[in-house]
This record gives sequence, C-alpha cells and structure tokens, in this order.
Amino acid sequence: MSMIDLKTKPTKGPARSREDILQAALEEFAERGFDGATVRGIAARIDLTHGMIRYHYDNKEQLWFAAVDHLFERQFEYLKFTPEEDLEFPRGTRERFAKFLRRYVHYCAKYPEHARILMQETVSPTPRMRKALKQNLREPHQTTVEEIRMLQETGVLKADAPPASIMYMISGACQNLFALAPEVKVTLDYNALSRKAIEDHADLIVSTFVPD
Amino acid sequence: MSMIDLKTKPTKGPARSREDILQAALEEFAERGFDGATVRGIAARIDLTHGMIRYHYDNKEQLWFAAVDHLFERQFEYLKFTPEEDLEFPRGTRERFAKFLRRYVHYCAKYPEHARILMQETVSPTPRMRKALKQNLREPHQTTVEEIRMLQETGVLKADAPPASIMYMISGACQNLFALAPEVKVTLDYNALSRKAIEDHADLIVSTFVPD
DNA sequence: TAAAAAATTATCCAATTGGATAATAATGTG
DNA sequence: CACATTATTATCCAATTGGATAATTTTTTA
Repeated sequence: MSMIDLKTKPTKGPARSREDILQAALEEFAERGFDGATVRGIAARIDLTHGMIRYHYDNKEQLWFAAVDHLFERQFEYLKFTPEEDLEFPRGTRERFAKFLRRYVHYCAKYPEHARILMQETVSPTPRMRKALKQNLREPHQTTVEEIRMLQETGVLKADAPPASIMYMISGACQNLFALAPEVKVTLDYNALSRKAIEDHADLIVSTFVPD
Repeated sequence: MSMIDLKTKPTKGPARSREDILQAALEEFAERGFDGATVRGIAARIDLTHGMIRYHYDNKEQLWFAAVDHLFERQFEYLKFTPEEDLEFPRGTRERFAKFLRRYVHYCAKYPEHARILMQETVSPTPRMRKALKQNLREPHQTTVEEIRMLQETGVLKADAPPASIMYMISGACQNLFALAPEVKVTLDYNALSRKAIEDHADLIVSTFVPD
C-alpha cells in the first residue's frame, strides 16, 4: 500500500487522482449502498481495474471511510463562513441564517448524493456508520444546535420547538427536492436541478424559515 | 423449522404470510438496497428458507415490486380521508391541510423505511424504480399538486413558489427527522421516535407551514 | 381414504464478489 | 545507465448469491 499522489496530473496513463476514486466511490455507494456497491463497479466508473483500487485502499470498508470523510470535508469547505463573513454576518442574526440557508440549498443541489449516502446506512446503523457519524457529524451538529438556540432566543426561530426537530425539519426541507430529483422528474415532470428550480427553492426556503 | 400457516386468515392462498414476507422484504431492502439485499436474508428474518420465498415470488425483482406496492398501498390507507372527513374538512382549507400534515408526520414516524426505500433507488433511477413510481406515485402526486394549487389560491401557501418545490420541501421537513432517527440519536442524543418527539415535530410542522 | 395440489426442504449450479498474490510495466533516483 | 520503488495488470480463490430442480411433507379435495 502506497501513498496516493494527490496531484491531479492529467497524464495519459490510467492514473486517476485520489479525488476521482473517492467521487466514483461516493456515486457507487450512493447508488447501491455499501453491500450492493462493488469494488469492480467503482473501478469501472473511472476505467480502473479493481486491483488498482485495492492497491490504494486496503479494503472496501476503508475506501468507504475515505469517501465519507471526503464528503464531509467537502461539505464543510462549501458551507463555512470566512472570517470576513463572520464579521459581516454575526452569529444569531437572521441575515446570517438566510445566507447560510441559501448556501446549504446550493450544496444540496450540487451534491445530492450526500443525503442519499447518509440515509442508506442510518437504518439500523452499522458500527461503520456510527463511527463515521461520530467522527464527522457529532461536533458540527452540536454547534449547529447552539446556533439554533441563539436564533430561538433572538426570535428568528420558534422558541418552543426542540432544536433537533427544527434542525432536521429544515435540512429535510432543503435536501429532499434534490435528493429525489429523478423521482420529481418522473412523477411531476419538474427538473429540480435546473438553475431556476434551485433559485426558486432557495427563495422558498428562506421566505419560509426566515420570515421578516 | 417453524412452518408458516398460510391459512390462518380467511383469504385463500399464501395470504397469511404475504404481509410477513413483504414487511421483511421492506426492511431488508430499506437496510441494504436492492443489490445489497439477499433473498436468503429476507427469508431468515421470518425463519423461512430462501426456497420458500422463491416459491411465492418468481424472483427478487418481483418480490421488490410486491413489497413496494404494499408500501404505497399502506400509505394510501393511512393518509386517506374518509367521506365524513371530506365533508368536515373541505379541500383547500387550512384546517384540512393541518390535519393532513399531522397525519403525515405520524406516518413518517411509524414507517421510516418508506423514505429510505424511495431514496435508495432514485439516484439514477432503474427501470424498476421508474415503473414503481409511475404506477404508484405519479397520479397521487399530481392530485397533491392540485391541492397545493388550491392552497396557494386561498393564500395558505405562498403563491409564487413552484408547487413541486413546496411539496418536496414539506415532505422532506416531515420525513427527515424520523428517516434519520438513528443519526439523530448518535449525533444529538435525541430520541426522535419517542411519543413526545413525534408530537413536538407535528406541532412544529403545522405551525411552520400553516401559519394563522 | 386415496389421489391431487400446495407447501416446504434440501441440494445443485453458474456468476459475482472481496480479497490475495505474483508477474510486469513505469517511474524515479543514485 | 543500473536499480529500487511505485504503479498496473492478470490471475486465483473461497464465499455468497440468485436461481433452478428434485425430493418430501402437508393440506385439500374428490
């Protein structure tokens, strides 16, 4: 097992970057679940042999952890506020909340596999999922709850509802349209991933959860 | 091995075990996805041999269809308004809407596998999922859109948002807390399936989406 | 009760899977 | 250049899988 050079060097040979492998893995795991996903299937998505993937990752489970870590890291980068934004939008204000919600809606539309991956294994959570959740989600979730409490105190959010309830209500409201985009297309002939649909949804989310 | 008496119920044929098999199938499919689920695993959940399941259902795919049909049928029964209720709560009123939302929240808490099953295969929808959606979801979804349009006209829902956007926002808001209940437990130590949590969520949903 | 039908078990099989290893090619490095 | 390291391919294997079939038991029916 050797280190993977993360250089996204587009060479001729079948050298794929770490990111390519992890993205292919995310798609396969999102489509077929951990058990249904195959190492060969992941390899085929980027024209690799399954031996190559086992060369980079010891086993399927370790590949899954790497992919999920990558997923959360990417989300964190996408959603985080810069120090300047932190100054312009102080915590607990409705302006910051609105900005965050718009950003989150765009994230959900860009990476719909996120919601799918998480939902797949939370059923009767395996030790694998439990570990990934604790490692990646526990701390950010708890700080999010803190922010929700602040918004409840400043009157932006309803004070009498459990923060967990508010949190999952809002995230579900943001995610669902995009995570189920193919269903929406089939049943309602509505293209949820179009630019306009995304903007409309962001507007709806903000006007629903951040009333003036 | 215990034999399942298929004749306990007055209906002829394998009616008695039908529900057991389908429920076991739903759980297995929800936990592991279509590819990851195994006929032997489904059989083991109710102490059957995998041969028995193949005796009742030609193949894995047909079993999946039967299970999903069962799922939608059960949902329809759970959510439908009786003729008396139709009189008491006319379509397009906020009272009917609120009643429906409460009922839907309770359905989501009772059958969290519903959301999971649907999310699993909508990724790049297989012909299988496409067929199931068209057969079970297309028509009810379109009548739901009609109801949403009425609620937009009567001013209960925002008039400037696409009905599809409203619909998936609300269903996501209702489902998410329960579909991800194990995640909520791990990350926030909140038991989303407790009676009080369910009631709190229903209250929050109604007060959020049916403002006075 | 005896024959027919239905239910159930017990095997069998080819295909696929994750994992392992050895052989080989490419790349760097002195 | 030689040569060690790294990347890549090609096989191999045991386990599991969906599916098939034959054998056996139970239930229905005539």
